[in-house]
Amino acid sequence: MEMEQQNFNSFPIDKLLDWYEKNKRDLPWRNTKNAYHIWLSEVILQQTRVKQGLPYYEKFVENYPTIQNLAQATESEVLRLWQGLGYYSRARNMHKTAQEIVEKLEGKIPDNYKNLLQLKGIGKYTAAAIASFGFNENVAVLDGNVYRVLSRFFGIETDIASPKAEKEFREIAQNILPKNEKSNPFNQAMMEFGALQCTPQSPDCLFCPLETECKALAKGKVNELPFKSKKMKIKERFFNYFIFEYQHKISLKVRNEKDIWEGLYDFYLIENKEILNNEQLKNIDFIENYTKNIHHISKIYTHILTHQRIYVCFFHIHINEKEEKLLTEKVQFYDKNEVENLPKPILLANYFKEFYK
DNA sequence: AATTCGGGGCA
DNA sequence: TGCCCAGAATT
Repeated sequence: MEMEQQNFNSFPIDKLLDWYEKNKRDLPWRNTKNAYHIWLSEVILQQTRVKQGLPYYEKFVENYPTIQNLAQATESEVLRLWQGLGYYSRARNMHKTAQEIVEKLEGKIPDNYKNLLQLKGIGKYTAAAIASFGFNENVAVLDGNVYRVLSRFFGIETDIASPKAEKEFREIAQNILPKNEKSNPFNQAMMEFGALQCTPQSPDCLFCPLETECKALAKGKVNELPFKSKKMKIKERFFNYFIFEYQHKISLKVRNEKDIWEGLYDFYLIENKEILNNEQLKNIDFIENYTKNIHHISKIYTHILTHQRIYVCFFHIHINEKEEKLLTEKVQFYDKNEVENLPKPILLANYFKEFYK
């Protein structure tokens, strides 16, 4: 156990700020005081790398320059623009919250941490980020980067996956935060430092401005910190998708279940213990009537999510007018342009593009 | 306190 | 492959 007394108040603030001024990336959300744009960037960047999120930020600012524009859009349009970014509840929550702000708060985003935290989709990190970057409130942000930097710098071995770690690290972050006009750039700097210098893999300790004070470096524990327990079990799933086609129209179905991809559209789905073969298809109620019309079966795709491995096969079925009418209870038919413009899981979007190009 | 929510990129 | 990413909501 670490018995040594730690002084969590001694953090070289100015060294970090100097490093930040010299090394920071030029990112669009850093050049604005528009709280809506800052909010948008923070939601996009939740669990998402800057490189992946940047083009989405540009698209959203262009399509919905104001919070009113976002509020007026349909959820389907918002999800379509979000397509491929994942964690779609982020988009649904932000859209809903934008509507609430327009209706109840005259379109004004709350200007402080406490009130921001009340909003759907805005948790502790995002509330702190908007309050700090948008309104210069002296509140520390705590994200994956900050956990890593603090854990290494102070040599803290607490399991960052544990709930008590959040309390511990948040207190430290808030303690070392300068309570003046530097708090905003300090928050930015901590995260940028974690993203560029104190990286998860092979951090650049050789040219680190905090080299002399870093506990992990002194103790040779840089590669072991932060410590994070892992107990993730991956579930395997098997998706059999049926694509009914009638006069160049394709069947889709919106996903309402509390499952992955809520609010997105996919094809008629039969989830099973395995990918179905011809014999099994004949034994499935409803599908058995169509098995003679299957004119193409795709290869089996493997789609990896954080805690699911999904095996997917697409069965194409051409149907006649009568069958189309029967199916309208289960699916809706759209022409290919409409299909393209509806939000879909990226796996299906890619497949559709590939198959119908 | 533990689970669940995507998808991409990197060594 | 395994891990992580400017986390949040739900159970």
